[in-house]
Amino acid sequence: MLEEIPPPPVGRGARRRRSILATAAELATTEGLERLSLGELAAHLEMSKSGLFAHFGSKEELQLAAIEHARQVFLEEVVRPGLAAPRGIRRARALCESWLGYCEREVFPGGCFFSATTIEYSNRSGPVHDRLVEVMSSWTSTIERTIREAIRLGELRGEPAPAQLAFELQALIMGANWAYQLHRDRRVFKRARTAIHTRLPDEILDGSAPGALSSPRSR
Amino acid sequence: MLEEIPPPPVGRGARRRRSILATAAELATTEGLERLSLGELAAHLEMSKSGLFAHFGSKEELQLAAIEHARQVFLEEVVRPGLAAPRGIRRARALCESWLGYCEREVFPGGCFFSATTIEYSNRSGPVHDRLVEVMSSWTSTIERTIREAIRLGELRGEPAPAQLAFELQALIMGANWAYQLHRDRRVFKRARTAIHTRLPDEILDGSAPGALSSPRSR
DNA sequence: CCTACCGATCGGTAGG
DNA sequence: CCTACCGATCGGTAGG
Repeated sequence: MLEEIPPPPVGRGARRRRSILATAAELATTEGLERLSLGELAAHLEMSKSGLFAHFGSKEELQLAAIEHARQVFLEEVVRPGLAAPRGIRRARALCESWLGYCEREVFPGGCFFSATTIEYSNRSGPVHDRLVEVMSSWTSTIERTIREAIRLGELRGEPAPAQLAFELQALIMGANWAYQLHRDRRVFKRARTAIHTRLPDEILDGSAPGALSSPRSR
Repeated sequence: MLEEIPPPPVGRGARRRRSILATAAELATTEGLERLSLGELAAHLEMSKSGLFAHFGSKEELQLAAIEHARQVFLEEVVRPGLAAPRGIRRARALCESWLGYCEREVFPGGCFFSATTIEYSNRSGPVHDRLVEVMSSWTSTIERTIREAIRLGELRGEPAPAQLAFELQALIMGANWAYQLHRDRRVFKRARTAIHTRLPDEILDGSAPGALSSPRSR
C-alpha cells in the first residue's frame, strides 16, 4: 500500500488523464468497474469514445489506471491521516476513523471504492481482480501490523489475535459502508464507531492487565 | 420475510420455470443480477433467448422472479433452521450460525445472494432495488426481534441496544462472506464465529445481571 | 417453446 | 484528440 512511489503528476495532458481517471473511479463506485462503458464515460467527459483510446489502449488498461487513481485517493484520505497518529492503539483507532470518515463523507459517490470493486470482482479472474486483491490485502496487513504494535506496546491485551481483531474492525467498517449505501441512514456510522471503540478501548479492561510490555495470558 | 405464502410449486411448466430461476439466481451471485444477460442464461439452459420470454415478459420480471426464488432458498436454508431453535439467545445464535453456514456451504456459488445483490443495486433505482431493500430490511428486523426477545428473557443485558447488536452481527457475517469470496480462506468463518460468540455469550458476564432466567456465573 | 429479425450499444480500429 | 466504421452482443419483438 505504501511501498510504491506515485508517478509524476505533472504535464499538460496528464491533467486531462487525471480528470478522466477521477470520473472513471467515481462511476466505477456507482455503476461498477466492469459495467462502466467507454461510451458513457466519454459522454460524462464531453469527449468522443475514441478520444479515450488516445489515453488508454484498452478498457482493461483504463480500469487498472482507475484502480491506481483510487488507491492514491485512499492513501491521501485514509492511510496518511491514520499514520499521522502515534504508533499503537491510537494509530489503530485513527486508521479506522479515517476509513469510516472517508466512507461517510462519500469521497466516492458509491462509498468505499475498494469495498465496491472487490465484491464486484471477487468471482472474476484477470489483472483487474488480481490488483484489487493486492491492494486490499496490503490494507489488511497495515491494520494488522498496527494492532501488533499496540499489543507490543501493552495497549492491547492480544487476546483477540491481530488477524481476528483486524477482521472484526474491517467487517464493522465495511458493514457500515454497505448499510449506509443501501439505506442512507447515517446512524450506522455511529454504530460502527461504538463497536470499534469496544474493540479498541481507552484502557485495558481486563483485571489481569499486563504490567509493562508483557501481556500474560490469563483466563 | 415470513409473512407471505409461497406460490404453488406444482405444474409441468412450473418445474422448467424453477430451473430457469435457479440458474438465474446462481449466475446473479457470480456475474451480477444486472450483468446477467438473457443470452448467457439461455445458453446455460440450452434453450433459445426467446424461449425465456415465454416465461418472463422482460428482463426485469426475470430479475424480480429470481429474487423471489433466492428468498425462498434463504427462508429454507437460513430462516427456517434458525427459527427451529427456542426463542431468545439460542435463536439469535442459530440464525447467525445458519446464515454463516449458508455462506460457507456456498448455497449460491457467489456467496450470500442478498449480500451480493444489495451492494450491486444500492446505487440504482427501480423495482429490483426496492424489492432487495425490502427483503434485506425484513431480515434485519427478524434479527433485531430475536435479540429483543433474548433481552426480555434476561439472556442478554440489553447494553448493546438491539439495533446496535444486530448491526454488528450482520457486519461480521457479511464481512466473512466478503472475505471468503475474495480470498477463499475458510478461516474467516472461524473468526466470525468467535466474534459472534463474544456478542452472544453463553452466560451474562456483567455483575448487574438481571435475576429471572439468568444463568449462574462460573468462569 | 422456436427462427429470424429489430435498433441500440458494446469494446475496439482505421486513418487522419 | 476527431469522424467513421467494424463485428459482437444487448434486450426485445413478430410470427408461428
